Order: sequence, then C-alpha cells, then structure tokens
Amino acid sequence: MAADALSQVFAALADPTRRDMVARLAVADASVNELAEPYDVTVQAVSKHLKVLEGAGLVSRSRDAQRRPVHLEAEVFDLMTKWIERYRGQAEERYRRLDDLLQTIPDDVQSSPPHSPQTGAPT
Amino acid sequence: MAADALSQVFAALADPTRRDMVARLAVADASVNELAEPYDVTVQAVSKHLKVLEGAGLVSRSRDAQRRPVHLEAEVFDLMTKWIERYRGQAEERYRRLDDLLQTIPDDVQSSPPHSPQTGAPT
DNA sequence: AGCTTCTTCAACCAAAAGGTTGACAACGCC
DNA sequence: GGCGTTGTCAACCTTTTGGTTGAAGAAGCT
Repeated sequence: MAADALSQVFAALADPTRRDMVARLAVADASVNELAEPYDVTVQAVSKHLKVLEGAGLVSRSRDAQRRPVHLEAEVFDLMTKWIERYRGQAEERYRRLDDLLQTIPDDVQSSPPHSPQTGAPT
Repeated sequence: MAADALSQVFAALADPTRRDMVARLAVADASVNELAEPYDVTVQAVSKHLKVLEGAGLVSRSRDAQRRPVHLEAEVFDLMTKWIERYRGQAEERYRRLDDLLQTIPDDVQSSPPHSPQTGAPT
C-alpha cells in the first residue's frame, strides 16, 4: 500500500462502507458493533475497515470496558481539502487565462472547427 | 471496484503517481508520453492510470493526430469537496455543541468521572 | 469461577489493482 | 508504400483488498 498520508486518506474514503461509517461517526461516536449493525458483513470485516480508517488518521479509539468507542478525527480532512484546493485553483486559474487569451483573438483567426463540447459546464 | 462516482474519484486519487499526474495536468495539458516521462514505469502503465482518472471523470482526452492530449477536468473535485465539507462541518458542529454542554454543567453534577473539575462557575 | 459480550487475531480465499511484455492500430512523414 | 511515433489492447503475474470462518483476549455480570 502507498504509505504516504494523503494516499491513505483517499484510499480509506474510496470505499462506500467506510464513507458511510465516517458519515455516521460525524453524528455520534459509536462502538464497533453499533457501526456494524446496518451492514451486511461480519463484525470482523467492520473491524478491518476501522483499522483502515484509523491508519489514515480519520478515527481514533478510546477504551470503555470491553467496548472500543470510535471517534471521528475531522482534522485529517484538511489534508485532502488543501491538496484539492491547490490543484483545482491552479487549473481554474489556467483556464481563466486561456479564456482571456481566446477573447483577444480577432474573428478572422477562428478558422478551425469548434472544439467538441466537453462534459464541463461553464462556470 | 465500487461503481459510484465518489468512490471512483477517491480511489483514483489514492495513488501517488496519479495524484502527481493531476498536479502536472493542473499546470498544462500533456500527451501520454509526456506524462509518462518522469515515472519509472512503462507507458502502458501510465495509460492504465489515465483510464482510471478518466473513469473517475478527472481527465478528458481529445484527439490530435496520433496524440491523445490529456486535459484536467476540475469540476469533479467539487464532488469530493462537498462530501468532505458536509461531514467535517457536521462533526465540528457536534464537537462545538459538546463543548457548550460541558460549559453549562454545574459543579455538583461532576461526581463520578475522574475528569478534572470545571472552573468554579456557580448557577 | 464461569458465562456472556465486545472486539481482535490468524488463516484462508476470490477479486481487483498495478505492473510487465508483446502485438497491433492509427496517424504523420519521407 | 514503408517507417517511425504515439497510444491502446490482451495476456499474464504478483500484491493488496475486502470478505469469510474459527479461535481467543479482555472485561463486565452472577
């Protein structure tokens, strides 16, 4: 597995079950059994999912008798957000400049056929 | 793999090589060979990575002779950002309310827990 | 002490991910 | 038409992932 922190966080959230757990933990802490209840997998599988989330720093665990309550650690989200914003910002800046450039081109230069409409909607 | 869009985006970015490609594509479009050049893998491997990124909607490809320029599609980032912000926000809101609650607990309620007592704020 | 509950560990399995090599399609250039 | 360039497809291999079952550790309950 890729050892760097960002890869671990993205990989952890690439699984819908784990994402759902995170969503539920955003509402309230929970025990492993509570977390496992809605899913159609064994408790052991959920325990494994939690190890992945914990390895990514997304959750932490405390001790309450034989229970190991799971707690969401929201700070790690910042790692992702920073990465995302950095490159999105960079890309959008680039497109903006490209648009500016196209605006300055006089009509008679527009000879090539129009570019195929990409999936992206403007702005 | 999990077919839902969000899972695909997270999974695509869970790989450091793919993340690096995205970072470079944020600066400028590039051909497959250009993209492959810095990495110590075959062009075929890079082509596979691009298929993953394309499947996640993170890049698109056009046609320029035998070249297939790769173009970053920044909009998909919003999907992630929305998800992240939603649950981070929820979690932080919850912690905030918990803090508020702890602030309002009068001294005499603090009986059993070995937690350090609050600042003496009477009713 | 003995039982029950909550959780993890270990071994195993099937499928997916990431890589390789080799063949080949598409296109521009002589 | 033949050749180099660019990129993909197919087959294959190895490691990782996500799941299972079964056993066991840890802590509360009687």
